Amino acid sequence: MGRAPCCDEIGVKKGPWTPEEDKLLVDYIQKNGHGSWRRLPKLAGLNRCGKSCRLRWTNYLRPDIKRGRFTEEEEKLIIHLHSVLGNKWSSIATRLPGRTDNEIKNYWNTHLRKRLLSMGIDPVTHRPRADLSLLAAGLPLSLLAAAGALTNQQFDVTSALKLQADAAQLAKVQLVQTLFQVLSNGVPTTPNLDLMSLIGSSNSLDQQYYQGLINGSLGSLGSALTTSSGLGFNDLQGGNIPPAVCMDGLSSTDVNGTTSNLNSPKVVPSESNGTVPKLVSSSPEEKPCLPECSTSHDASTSSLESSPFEGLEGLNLDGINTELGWKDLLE
DNA sequence: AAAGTGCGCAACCGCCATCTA
DNA sequence: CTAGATGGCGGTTGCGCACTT
Repeated sequence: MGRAPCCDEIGVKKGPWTPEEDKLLVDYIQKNGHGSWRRLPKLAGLNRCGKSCRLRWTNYLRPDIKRGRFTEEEEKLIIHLHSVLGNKWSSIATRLPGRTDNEIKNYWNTHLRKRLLSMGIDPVTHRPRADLSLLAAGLPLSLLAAAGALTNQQFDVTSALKLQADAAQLAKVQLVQTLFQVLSNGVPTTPNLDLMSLIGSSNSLDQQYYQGLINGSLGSLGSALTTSSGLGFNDLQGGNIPPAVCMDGLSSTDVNGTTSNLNSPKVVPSESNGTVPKLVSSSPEEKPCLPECSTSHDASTSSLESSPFEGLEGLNLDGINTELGWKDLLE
């Protein structure tokens, strides 16, 4: 035979705790310790399940719980630990004295995760998400698959569609801009400045950590493109490259040096002589695009109605002889 | 002023490993 | 040894509040 049932589920109160219930629970535990959570509710005079009591105590009533906003150091630590441990909230919580796993989990889901997404960083892998960026840009899945092959990333439609739900995060699109920057300028020694300005603006994050990730990502992306196309980047600079893509909400500097902040994705027309102006990243001093600005208009309208890749059909891509057939993909 | 929308967070749910009668 | 309870954990839900339209 096993144990007796934990508690009578019938008639046990659920929902928010009242101050009176809190006092009963705190008084009891301070006098007797929690002992068996199973017997605690009856002994403390509470009409609650032991599990509910334990949760209330560990997540809210425990005297050593730290209240208030997470500090910058705590944010850094959470992000770093999450990159190592994943969603092991209890393990992360043991390294943040006074914080509960529930609190850290909530803070991650409501703040940190969104912040990483807004920076174009996958909060699961902690690496820049090229595939997500392409999805956000409204690319066809075939091209997405090609991009996945180029970057040696596994691609599957199910996860891609799931990711597409996150496409409202504007800054992910920035990696597309980086892609074209790579095509036009070669592997940048300095990553996408828009992205860097976002990172720079996020004083609560370990900037060097993400700069390193981005550098590594862009380097491998550039290598993949070079290897796959059989061309050096200098070849790509001959003019047969896509026009500058100005993403929603990103500031862009045109050939005349005029900086504009665009509200919708646009393709800057190529110059009539066939040469294409190089992409110019916005000034790092430019105000970063906060998550709020990216969600003010969702990706379905910002990227799908007017894909930044519109107009690419007319480009001369013959010089790029890739196994993947970029021209076909774009068509 | 009222309705709609989004966000933050406390609490619940369900699963799993461990414990125990 | 085994069935079933317990404790712990991660994922999810739903309420209340603030802000926007």
